Amino acid sequence: MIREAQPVLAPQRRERIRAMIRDGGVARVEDLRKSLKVSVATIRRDLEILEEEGKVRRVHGGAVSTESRLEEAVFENKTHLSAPEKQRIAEEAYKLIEPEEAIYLNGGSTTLFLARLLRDRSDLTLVTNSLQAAIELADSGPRVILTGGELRRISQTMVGPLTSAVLEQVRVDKAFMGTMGMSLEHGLTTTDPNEAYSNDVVAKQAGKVILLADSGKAEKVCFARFGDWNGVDLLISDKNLSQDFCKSLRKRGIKVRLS
Amino acid sequence: MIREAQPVLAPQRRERIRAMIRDGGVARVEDLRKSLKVSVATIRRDLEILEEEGKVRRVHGGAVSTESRLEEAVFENKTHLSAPEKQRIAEEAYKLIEPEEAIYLNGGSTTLFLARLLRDRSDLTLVTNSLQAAIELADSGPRVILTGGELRRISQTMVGPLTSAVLEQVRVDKAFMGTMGMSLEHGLTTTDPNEAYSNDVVAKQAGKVILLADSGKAEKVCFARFGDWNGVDLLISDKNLSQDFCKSLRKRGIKVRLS
DNA sequence: TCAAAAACGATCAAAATCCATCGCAAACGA
DNA sequence: TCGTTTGCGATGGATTTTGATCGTTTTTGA
Repeated sequence: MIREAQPVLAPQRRERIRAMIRDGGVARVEDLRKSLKVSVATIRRDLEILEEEGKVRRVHGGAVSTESRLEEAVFENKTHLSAPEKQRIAEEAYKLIEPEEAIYLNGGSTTLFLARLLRDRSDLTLVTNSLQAAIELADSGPRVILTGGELRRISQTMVGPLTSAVLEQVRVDKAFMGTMGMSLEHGLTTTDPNEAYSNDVVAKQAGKVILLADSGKAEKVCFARFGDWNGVDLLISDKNLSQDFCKSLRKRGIKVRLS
Repeated sequence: MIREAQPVLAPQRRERIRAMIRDGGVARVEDLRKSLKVSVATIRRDLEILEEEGKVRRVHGGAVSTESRLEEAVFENKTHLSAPEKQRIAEEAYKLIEPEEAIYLNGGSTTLFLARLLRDRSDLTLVTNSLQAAIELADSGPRVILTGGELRRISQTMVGPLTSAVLEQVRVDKAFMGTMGMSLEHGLTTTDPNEAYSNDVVAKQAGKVILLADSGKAEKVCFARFGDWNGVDLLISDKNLSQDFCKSLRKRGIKVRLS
């Protein structure tokens, strides 16, 4: 057997596999073998492990991302995880929207619920980087303005530097922002730096920033930080949010509303 | 480099079938077979599975969508008007795309056919103002960059001044442009000035401008003019295009290809 | 209504893919 | 140094998927 000068460590290799599947939505065993230069047996073993970890789902001939539409069951589950809470949060947020306003929604399932509530509000202007939200309102509803930018498949949002080109030219009254994690110590975080960047730009432009996050997000920390608690005017969450968390926020001057 | 026709993973193929049926409303087995390049037996088996999952409803000769949307009644009629011609035009256009290129697609049914052909081309970068094209490629395929801008419901495209903010920051090798009307005298026209504006910006930035228009568009004139015959490098149309029209264009130095 | 054409479903064989098992080599600790 | 562990590749049989064939059913058009 010929060894590479720099043998790739197994976890490294698995991470690459995961990334390839996430980016492409799917990957074939044969393609992975060629691009990683290991035997198919190794690829299969890796896929087996990744599947156990829930990172991918194997299918005959390769594997598909658990977060793409190809794997609808899982994706829907994620959307409907604590769906009632998210629905109530969205309804609470909806009450804050006044006639003729311009609002912003970022990606995420909570904001998607809010988008669905806007179908009859043709008086509003909606700015969003969420492809899903745009699709929901493709037929009727507010005037929709998309931010543009690179499509991030995993979240179905438009992210990156290009988004700011559009965002800098509009101003919204209220920005409703979902987040992956919110922590008293580490602030607001999401998984992707590009996503974080886009959120950042919006938070600066918006009249008011309203955070929508179910209690499951509390004290979660992800990779990329965005915004700042100081920039947040109001958090809407559910009743399961811990008292301590609420208090600390209120002490910092952030209003908290539990639905 | 010649790209070998790589076998597509089964879930991927089923998702494509589902998408085609969803936004076509219906699809014939024969069409699916041609477009996916598998046997009819496989198509039937896939339809059987999709029917069990409730995603489509089978009928003699093909399948129909279960999730019918209001808007599609209008939009899809147009998509399937002279669909075979558009399909062939798209296939012809596809041949022009070289590895690693950055291309642009605007809205319209012909360009949507082209978008569908790109699902295995993860080497490309696609810039588009078409929401439909983005949806088609939301799971896998090229890197997708959306232009942003105001959503024009009737065409499901992003249009207006905001688009230029993104477009000015990218440059594409080839722009494939659909149009509503093309006339020797009045040039290229579409129904909406905002749409025309976006097309204009792209045509200026693109390395080559390739016009995709079936013969039904010839000598049609709409409200808003965009671009210019001088900016067009190549027109791809179908065999029903009149000889006179071809000749006149060629005399002007525009290549014409009939599929 | 009837016959031709098209589409369908069942079946089977070929091909692709998967899985279990084995042996080898390197890394590690005693 | 030696035995153990871990990761990898290879082999062969099992499994899955696919495409082709053929008789049956449905649609079409006179």
